[in-house]
Amino acid sequence: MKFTDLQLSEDILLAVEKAGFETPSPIQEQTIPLALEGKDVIGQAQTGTGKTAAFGLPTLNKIDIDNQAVQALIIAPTRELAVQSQEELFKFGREKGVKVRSVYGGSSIEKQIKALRSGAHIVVGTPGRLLDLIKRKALKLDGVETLILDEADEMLNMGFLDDIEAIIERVPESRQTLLFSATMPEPIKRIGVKFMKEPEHVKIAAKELTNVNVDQYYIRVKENEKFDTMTRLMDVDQPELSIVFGRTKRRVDELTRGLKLRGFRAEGIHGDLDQNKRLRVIRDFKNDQIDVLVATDVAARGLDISGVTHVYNYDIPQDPESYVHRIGRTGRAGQSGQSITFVSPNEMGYLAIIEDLTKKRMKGLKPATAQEAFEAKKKVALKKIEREMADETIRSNFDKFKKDAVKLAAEFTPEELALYVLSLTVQDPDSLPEVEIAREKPLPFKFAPGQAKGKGGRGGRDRDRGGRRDGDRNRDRGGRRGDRNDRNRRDDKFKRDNRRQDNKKPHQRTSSEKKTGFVIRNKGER
DNA sequence: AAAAAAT
Repeated sequence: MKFTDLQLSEDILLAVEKAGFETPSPIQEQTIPLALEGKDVIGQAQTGTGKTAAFGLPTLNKIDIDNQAVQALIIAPTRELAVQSQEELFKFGREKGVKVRSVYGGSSIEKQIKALRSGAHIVVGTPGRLLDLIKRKALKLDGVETLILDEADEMLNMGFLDDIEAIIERVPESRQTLLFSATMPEPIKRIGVKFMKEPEHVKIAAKELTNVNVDQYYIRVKENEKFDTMTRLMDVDQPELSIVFGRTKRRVDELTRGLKLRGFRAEGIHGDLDQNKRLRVIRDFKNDQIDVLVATDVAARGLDISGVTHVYNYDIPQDPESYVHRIGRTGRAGQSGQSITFVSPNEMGYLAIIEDLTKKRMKGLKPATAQEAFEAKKKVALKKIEREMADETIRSNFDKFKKDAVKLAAEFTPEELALYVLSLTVQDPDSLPEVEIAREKPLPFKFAPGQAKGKGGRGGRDRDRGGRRDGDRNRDRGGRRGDRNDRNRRDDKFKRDNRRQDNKKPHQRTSSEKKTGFVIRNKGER
């Protein structure tokens, strides 16, 4: 079966071909003919299997270019998803000349009204803004022939249902209605059917709800050890791109800050951020300016970002459908991916509920040790060093790391490790290896198990000691990770550091510095 | 219970 076997018009097929698509996925193969016939369809298929094209292609096919009315309306649960679907439909409809507009809150309504006035065959939007535009008479839906609920179960959930009903009232009864999602709980489906006429339910591979390309793991870990456990695992995994999901907006802020302090190129996204920031973060993540996206469930559904190799559920989702969608951000379009869900002992019940829905067992994983995280970073550090200066003797310096030092080093970035080991080779052994670490602020309280247990404080007292907290495994640092975009910066750092060491008087080591071999200074301190 | 969604 090829796309050309489906009864799509030439201009649509040309766009499909240009996008590099040849063979339709099962959901596309089964729902496109039904939708083209004008049938109402409930389409359920795993994440990342091309549902947008499944409803988008037949919808584009139906559009009459010479008719200036809005002929199709797509409703989405988040603003980013509305933007993404608009982009995808535009791509498939450009040959034909279909005008696709997205409308959503948090950005200028005037601009959106202007765009609608300039012509809109298809509108993709979020509920609140759609209703606002309808009220202002800037959006007329009496010409709509196709109504689509993307992430339909979410749109029909309480919290959205009233708005959805109000919007649907404005759409002619004669319309075609399409509902698509990876999950479709039976009670929600029954609500959806009320808005449809003799719907066909297409459900792909009923046995597996989750995408088979995602390897699913869980780690049982106490709340106060979660953060270290996750960062160590990330060091070992070395994800290309990853998404870390947190339970609340506040939590996402804290996690983002913590990850940045550990040197990850991370940014957070949640509903309290202004829309420009939200869109910028997604764009930067897609453009490899960010390696770790930290998110609430605002990013759980629909977002299609290639290169996401790992999804970390820092907080286990309490809603099992949310789990299915979250881990569906990886393993898309035939790529493989991994998901790791952190479960504290009192949350094991949620794990069972999730497995009950997915009919799939997650594999238990042991937390990575500091030694394993260290070894992983050592490899990266060595690669960097060998690239900077081909000095093999540096390798042996890593063997001098004692147990305490390994524990600390496990929290270093590879750049910092490389810098440190390099400094060992240019100094005589008794003088101080100088590593400047741009430490700015302490880690958020919650990620400080030392303090949680009542051992030692952070902040004020530590600063009074001159900011050296080498014995504290919760040191925090700035610095960056990843060698995609910061090569130049790193080179500068090496130069700067070596230069600084030349005219530097030796520092008197404290006992903990002697024990670990590390000296860490606050930013700007000498 | 949280998050999302209009201002």
